[in-house]
Amino acid sequence: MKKLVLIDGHSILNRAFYGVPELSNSEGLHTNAIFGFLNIMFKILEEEKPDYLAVAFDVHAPTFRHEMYEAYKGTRKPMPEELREQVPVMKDVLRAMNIVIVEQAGLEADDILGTLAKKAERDGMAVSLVSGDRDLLQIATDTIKIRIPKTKRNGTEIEDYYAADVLAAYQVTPEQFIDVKALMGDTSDNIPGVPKVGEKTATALIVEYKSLDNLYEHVEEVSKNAIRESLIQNKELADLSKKLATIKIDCDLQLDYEAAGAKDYYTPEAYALFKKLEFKNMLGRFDQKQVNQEADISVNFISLADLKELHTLADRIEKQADKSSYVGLYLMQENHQLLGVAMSLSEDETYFYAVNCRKETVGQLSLFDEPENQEDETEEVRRILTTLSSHARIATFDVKKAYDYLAQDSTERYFDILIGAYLLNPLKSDYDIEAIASEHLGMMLPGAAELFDKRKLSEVLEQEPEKCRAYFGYGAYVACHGAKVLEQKLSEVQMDLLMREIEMPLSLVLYDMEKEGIEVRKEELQAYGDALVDRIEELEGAIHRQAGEEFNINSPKQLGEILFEKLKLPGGKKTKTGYSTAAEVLEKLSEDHPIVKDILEYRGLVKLKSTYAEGLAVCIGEDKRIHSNFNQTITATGRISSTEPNLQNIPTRTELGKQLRKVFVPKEGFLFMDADYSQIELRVLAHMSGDEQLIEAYRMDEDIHRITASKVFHTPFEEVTDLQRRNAKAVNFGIVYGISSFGLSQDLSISRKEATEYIEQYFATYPGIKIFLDRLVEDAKKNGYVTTMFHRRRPVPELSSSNYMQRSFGERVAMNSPIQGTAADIIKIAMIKVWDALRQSGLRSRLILQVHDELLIETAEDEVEQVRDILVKNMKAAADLAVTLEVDVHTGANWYEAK
DNA sequence: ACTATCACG
DNA sequence: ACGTACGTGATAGTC
Repeated sequence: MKKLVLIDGHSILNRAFYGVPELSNSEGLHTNAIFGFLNIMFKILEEEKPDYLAVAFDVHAPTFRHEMYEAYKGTRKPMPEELREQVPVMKDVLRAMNIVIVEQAGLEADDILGTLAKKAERDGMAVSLVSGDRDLLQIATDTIKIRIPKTKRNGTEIEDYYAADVLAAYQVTPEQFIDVKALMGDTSDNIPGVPKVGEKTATALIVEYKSLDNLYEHVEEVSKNAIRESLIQNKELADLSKKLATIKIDCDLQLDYEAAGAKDYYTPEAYALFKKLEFKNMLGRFDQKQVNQEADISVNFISLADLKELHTLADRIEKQADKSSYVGLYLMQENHQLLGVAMSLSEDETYFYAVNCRKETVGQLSLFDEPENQEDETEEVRRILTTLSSHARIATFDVKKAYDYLAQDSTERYFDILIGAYLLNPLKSDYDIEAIASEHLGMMLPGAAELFDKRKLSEVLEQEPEKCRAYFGYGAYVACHGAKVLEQKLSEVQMDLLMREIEMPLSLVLYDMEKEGIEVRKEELQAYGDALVDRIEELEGAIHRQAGEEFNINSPKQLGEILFEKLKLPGGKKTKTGYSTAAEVLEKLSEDHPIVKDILEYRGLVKLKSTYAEGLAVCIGEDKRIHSNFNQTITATGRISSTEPNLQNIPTRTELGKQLRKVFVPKEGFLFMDADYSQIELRVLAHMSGDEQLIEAYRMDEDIHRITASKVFHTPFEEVTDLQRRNAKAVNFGIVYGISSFGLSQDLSISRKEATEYIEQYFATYPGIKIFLDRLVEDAKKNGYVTTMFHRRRPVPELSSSNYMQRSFGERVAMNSPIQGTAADIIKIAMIKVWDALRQSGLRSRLILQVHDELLIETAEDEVEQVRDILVKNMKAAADLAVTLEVDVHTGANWYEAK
């Protein structure tokens, strides 16, 4: 028996929209409904393996049934914009997958589905009708199965209804289902129904009287007075409702079975669309060879046989007169070991050289040279590349990883397409070669994940060197051609200077910081951790005793049950999964039960032990130093981030946590010098807003929070209370975060009304700030993005959301990002200046850490004064603002002392 | 893989 | 009536 699957397009899209959480691609296009639809469709296809497939949509023009109803009353609720924009894209996806879309003016999807299903049944087919709403149940028979997907937490479950299942679930047959619906009505479908008759009554009536017609023939027998009267009075309404509720099964419509026949849905066009939508985990469904229909240029990539050929090539490039174009360079590395070099010239020549690999055995025996020869060859390649890179312009992907092999005299000749792509859109989660090729060059490339299949690079190089040649060759090719495109695009949005003068130079600074690392005293760190153990065990015992049972305190689930169910502490549900046991919640309960204080202390100690004492220990290298990664292409605002380990969140707020900083020490003969900007974000705000009051406040060179308190609360400066100052400080922070009365009230534990008053007072004091923040939001709504002083951009797609929460978030982002981002720009400039100055003056002192508004320099003991000068001068001069940039500098024998 | 929590600016 | 401060990363528990 042939099988037909029919999908109710809008209904499934609608269900997916509400079932799948917020999702959008980096262009800001919402994609959650499409994503959910495809997931449901794939699941059905895999289960059913149908012979035919078609998707039905309503045509947006008003239909007959709409008009009938709209004549009766009102209109339907409009579709949210986030869903509306996905409909045409969904259809594009289906078309790209060669899936038949059935739509016809004047017909609702229900009618199309009903008609096609019944016809197919008559033609002897089994039919599966996939829809999100239950209207379609009236179509069910023994061969027509209605499938209703439910989006659950762990994927999608599908409820199936044949005629018998409808009877079992609703006590009525599919035909009677229509009559039930006519009686009870359906607001979402604009079916009025008979007043006073709900689901229960309607079902009971139809069960008893079998049909609507028969019910009205015996309407006098209906026992309940009110129901009987309503039925009699509203007979016309019942008839109209029945018409509305009846799905047509006799439309003039034919399914083109040939077009609907099962085929390969995974076309190159679909692949391109999936990439655009960023449905990364769906790409695995595509067969790579089929997808890359374009001539695969990688067949023309040339393998270099030996070092001599690499040398010759490098020489030729160096001598080339054309210094305007980039040489694409993509290095194949694994654990800081160089495995291969790919180079691409703008004349479409692409080369690959496998390092430390006996060329005559590539792909066969793959014998590697002896280690000492490897060393030699790596060094030789390094010489070739450093020489090349000191003459030619080099475009690469992730230049920070390539500096080991590049000339480091300047970054002027370099262009990193990773950084370029990040600047053009900092919201993406990752930027790989494939994504850049697709977005900026319109090229579809096989992804690394698909190509290498979780193997280590060295394994792939051994097993399938041609794949490495293709992949890294493409990397070099995309770097070479992408650099030009990205350069142009950056220049169009005035980010060329940001790229050339800030981000590229910074990449070298970060490389250097990573390489330097920071010394950590392993034994002292160990001792710090050990010192925590006794107290942790003591607390653990006390907590279990007070709870009356042993349980895992680290499990929020178990802890919540103990606190709120067993001990019956006030509070209750707060998170999706159960009770919140966050510190914020527990602090409010600390007076209700002594166990709470113990839990809070236990939590704090366990955090210090696991994340810091143990977490840092495993990162200490053989040189006794920790080499964190400083990532330049992660944050939405332009800050850098630190990972493995994160050295930007080492404790400082509590004394015990702060003690940890004592294990971070300078090397012999050096000390630490720590310099931090004083309220850089607030100063940036003063400058960007141009608010005269705030600028003037800073000119007074006094405690800014106190001045603010004095102005806001109309209190003489000397009489400002600590509470007033604390409140003013909170408002200052709130302003930078994109103020909301709710947020401020939470922070200060005050009522929303009070918070609103504070904010109003604040804006009255600093009117320029209100104007500035309003303008930021307004401009962001108009442009779709916000910018920093140095033209860094952040798109704010949330602002066009119809969801209040999303939109409010967008507004706060629009207020915060220019401030946080400008501060980030400024410290980046400072880092470059400081780094350059240290290098130029031939000092041994080194920049080793950045913590957003703070720089840490490992300073030679005899260079202290020079370094202090360099730091202060360059940090202050990093930007020319209407207020001065103040810098606090401290020195010490460890990080604790230097802070 | 996701959630809750908590460390930092 | 709704429910959140902005930006990160690591860990442990749970599914």
